[in-house]
Amino acid sequence: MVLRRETKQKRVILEEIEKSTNHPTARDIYNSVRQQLPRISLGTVYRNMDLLVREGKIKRLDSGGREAHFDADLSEHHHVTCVSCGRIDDLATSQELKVISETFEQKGWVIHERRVEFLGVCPVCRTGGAGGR
Amino acid sequence: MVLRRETKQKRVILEEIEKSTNHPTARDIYNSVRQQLPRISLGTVYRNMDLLVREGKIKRLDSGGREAHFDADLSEHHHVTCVSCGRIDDLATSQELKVISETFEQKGWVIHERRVEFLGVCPVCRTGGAGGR
DNA sequence: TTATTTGCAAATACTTTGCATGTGC
DNA sequence: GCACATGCAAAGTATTTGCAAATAA
Repeated sequence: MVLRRETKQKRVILEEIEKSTNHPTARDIYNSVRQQLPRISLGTVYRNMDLLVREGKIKRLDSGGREAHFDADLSEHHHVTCVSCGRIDDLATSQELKVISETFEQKGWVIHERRVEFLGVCPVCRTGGAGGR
Repeated sequence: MVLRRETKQKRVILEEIEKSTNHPTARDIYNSVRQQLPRISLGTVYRNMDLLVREGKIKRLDSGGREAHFDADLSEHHHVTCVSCGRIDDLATSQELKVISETFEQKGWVIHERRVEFLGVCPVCRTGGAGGR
């Protein structure tokens, strides 16, 4: 896998993610792409989602249920996840955390938990440890 | 399911989570508990992990890979996740985010992404929407 | 006693992969 | 033409569940 080809499937998949506003799962994308490409397979969607993540064109969101969600908004921003239905809303990053959660509480959310998570590579992996995801 | 019984399995499982310092997965717990209870099944571990979460005795961590991790430290704190090996380290919450990530970078981590996530219930679910996880 | 919990195995949900065929360059 | 991508189906992981047997209260 060296040269990357521009396939119709990949292009339509990226268009659909960029068009969506609700952090779709792979299956969501599969369902919307199927309207244009009825013979596309779920495997192809997963393969292309993975390629797009590795090319830095979309982000994978791990929190919020068992299914991975994807986001074409690459700007630094965060998320509010509903522990009941899995809904993921966007969250700006510039204000103080407490102020932000109060804003959501005024909108009718009940915030159970605020999470700050950093993703990166630990010293062990960086200096030649085990391989990754 | 109304009355809760105190079983040996459940007690040993909770002890193992409390004893651990590394945010174990269900399988990790299964493996350590098996040293004391060789005939325990993975299903029993999953069932008890779920009970303990619902009783508020442990927390489930969704980020950091496909497997759920668990944490018996109920104090408000956050996590640093290695995208390569899935390792999850603890993170205090009192300082500014940037200061905190600089601290980790001094320890040899390369931080790719800081995430702020709020978990709660959205207005739709709160006023009688769909059921949840 | 008896309703809950267990162990086991089968089922489910999400994701990945092997392989023959198709296709961009 | 040929290496990479696709569609399909099967396999792989993580988790949940049905059920008969075991067990805490």
